[in-house]
Amino acid sequence: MQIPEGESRGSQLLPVLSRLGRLLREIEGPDYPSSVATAVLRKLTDEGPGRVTDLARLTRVSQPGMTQLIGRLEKADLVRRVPDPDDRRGVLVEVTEAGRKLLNRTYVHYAAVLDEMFEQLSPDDSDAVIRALPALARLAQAGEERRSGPAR
Amino acid sequence: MQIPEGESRGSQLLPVLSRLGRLLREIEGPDYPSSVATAVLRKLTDEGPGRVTDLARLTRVSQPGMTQLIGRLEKADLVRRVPDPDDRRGVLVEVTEAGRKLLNRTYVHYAAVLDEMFEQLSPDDSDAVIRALPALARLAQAGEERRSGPAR
DNA sequence: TATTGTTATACTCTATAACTATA
DNA sequence: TATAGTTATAGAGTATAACAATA
Repeated sequence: MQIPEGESRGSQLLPVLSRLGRLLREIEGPDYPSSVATAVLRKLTDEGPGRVTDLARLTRVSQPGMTQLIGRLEKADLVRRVPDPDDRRGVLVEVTEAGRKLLNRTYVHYAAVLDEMFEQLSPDDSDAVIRALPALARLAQAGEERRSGPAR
Repeated sequence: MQIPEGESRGSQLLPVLSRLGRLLREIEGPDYPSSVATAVLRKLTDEGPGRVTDLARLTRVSQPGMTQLIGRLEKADLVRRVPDPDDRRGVLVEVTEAGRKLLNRTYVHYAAVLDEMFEQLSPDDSDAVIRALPALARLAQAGEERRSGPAR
């Protein structure tokens, strides 16, 4: 081990978080949308049609990047572009029925994989993870606010 | 919310894990190596020179994919290829001093970002996260073994 | 024959710069 | 002028198929 030995909380969290992240990326097979695409489908499903610019900001990809992603999703019939009646420069992106179904399938698949992993864990470990979820969620929120507050 | 409301442990973990994963990907700026590259640099730093095939298996990328990654890392002077004296088909990849330094800088940067996030958390939440780390590590391990056992 | 690694090729995802149309 | 979105182009990252050299 050549790394500065971890005493700070961040140093302790880092290796575990890295492993979990790598895991998540592995579950993401070619049959399921990328994490950014999933975030877009989720937002459109939960909150209705949205602007390209807003989706780009939400997922922190560039505006052209979002145009391109929407193009791929539209080609796959997962979303649809409709003109924005209030601003003729813009478009509204809305999720299709196929998009909603894929989002659902993705969610079920991921949850099933995670459930399988929990089955390998002792009851104590399972409980410890579940009990920490609210704190972990707030940690994630702190991270999301880290840049969106100061920057932009 | 159109998603099947989560009662299983996997369903509860999924949204939190997704947010943490997205966060990790955001911290990974263009100034730092990708997660696969980081895993390679870490392995070479911790355990000495390694074969392309072993690095590919470790990180679960294809053998050509690893050849290409090593090519990019070598061009950036982060690793170096040396002939394997024991098997003339193979090469040994070893990390350079610049590679070690970058790995260290990456580690420090990530840990610092996570520390910043912890500072936004209440002491109770911080403790809850830290206490859950061993269980989370075992969960990650269960995931890593999920495919490596049965498959391959 | 099997294994190690590479080359050839293609596809996804993402970025920056330059552009068009509307406000 | 500023904003919304697109097009053009380039690069990282990854895969499969075909190949060369060695075991």
